[in-house]
Amino acid sequence: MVRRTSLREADCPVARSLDTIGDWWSLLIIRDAFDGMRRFGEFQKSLGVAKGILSARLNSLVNADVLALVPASNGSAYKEYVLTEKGRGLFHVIVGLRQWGEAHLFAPGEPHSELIDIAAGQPVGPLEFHSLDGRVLGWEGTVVRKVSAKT
Amino acid sequence: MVRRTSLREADCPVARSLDTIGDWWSLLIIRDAFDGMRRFGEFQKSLGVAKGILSARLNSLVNADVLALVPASNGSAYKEYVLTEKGRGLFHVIVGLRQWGEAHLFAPGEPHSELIDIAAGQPVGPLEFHSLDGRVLGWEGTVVRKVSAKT
DNA sequence: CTATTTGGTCCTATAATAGGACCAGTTGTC
DNA sequence: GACAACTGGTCCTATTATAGGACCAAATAG
Repeated sequence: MVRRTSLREADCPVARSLDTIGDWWSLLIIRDAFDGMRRFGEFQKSLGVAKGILSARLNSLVNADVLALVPASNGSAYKEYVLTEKGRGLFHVIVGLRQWGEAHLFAPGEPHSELIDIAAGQPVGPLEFHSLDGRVLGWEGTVVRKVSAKT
Repeated sequence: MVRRTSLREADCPVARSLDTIGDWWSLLIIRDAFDGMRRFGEFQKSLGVAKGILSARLNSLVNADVLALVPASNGSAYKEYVLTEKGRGLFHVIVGLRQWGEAHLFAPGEPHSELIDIAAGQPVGPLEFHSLDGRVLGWEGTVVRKVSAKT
């Protein structure tokens, strides 16, 4: 009853997404996974999170098919956590958070990590959102249509 | 000492963003704000969250300059919470979560709320991410360059 | 003026997180 | 192979956050 609210059955895709990866640590783990981290110890060192919590989060993400537990790539007996295709689908979310943070949470000139376009060897451009016919859309150009109520 | 981890000073913009809006309720409040909700009671009814929590979250978001507390638009003595420009900058994050949820968290044919392109009167297209010279970028085409360590 | 709505505060119980002790299996060193 | 160190956890305790609801003052409705 005092169970933490579950949004697993919500009509809104945003709510369901947050139910899966909306806690305090999951998106940071996924960010690190995009940066190439794979081992339990790597995540633990990078995040400084308690091991018990990390263990719970990793299991939860594996359970949600965001991460997969695979044999270590170097042939050792240990396992590694890698992004699944579903997990890699969160790229735009991570990039969105990154660009918002860059734009609003750093003082001018304050150093921060940067996302680099490998082919061009330079920083990336802004995330964009388009209509089906190609116009760039902003928040003003859109509206959410609720799922038809049970009438 | 057992204070919840703060990421306010992190080098990574993703971490700083999550420090501001990465808790269990903030992004849902922001989603509702994009949907046009403005009053305390509207948020409370929509989310079903305890009023004390909602109060704390709203104050925190106002403090972070994501929401602003303004006089009610209908002339009453009540106040309303509206997105600031900084808050509206989270549009891409919300859209990213929405599209990921739509793609991976609903059964085929299962109904869900939809984001509509007003001008075209139809659902929107996918969020895209481009290089500075216009190519569409995916996670494989990018790498994070860490801020130069204190060498 | 009275009743209801609105927008909160405050309290208690439960759940989640932080920090660290502890431990088994794996790997590195000689 | 013996031993030490490393890795990847589990488990315990203390603190913080959340859920749910009682309560209350100001605003509005009738």
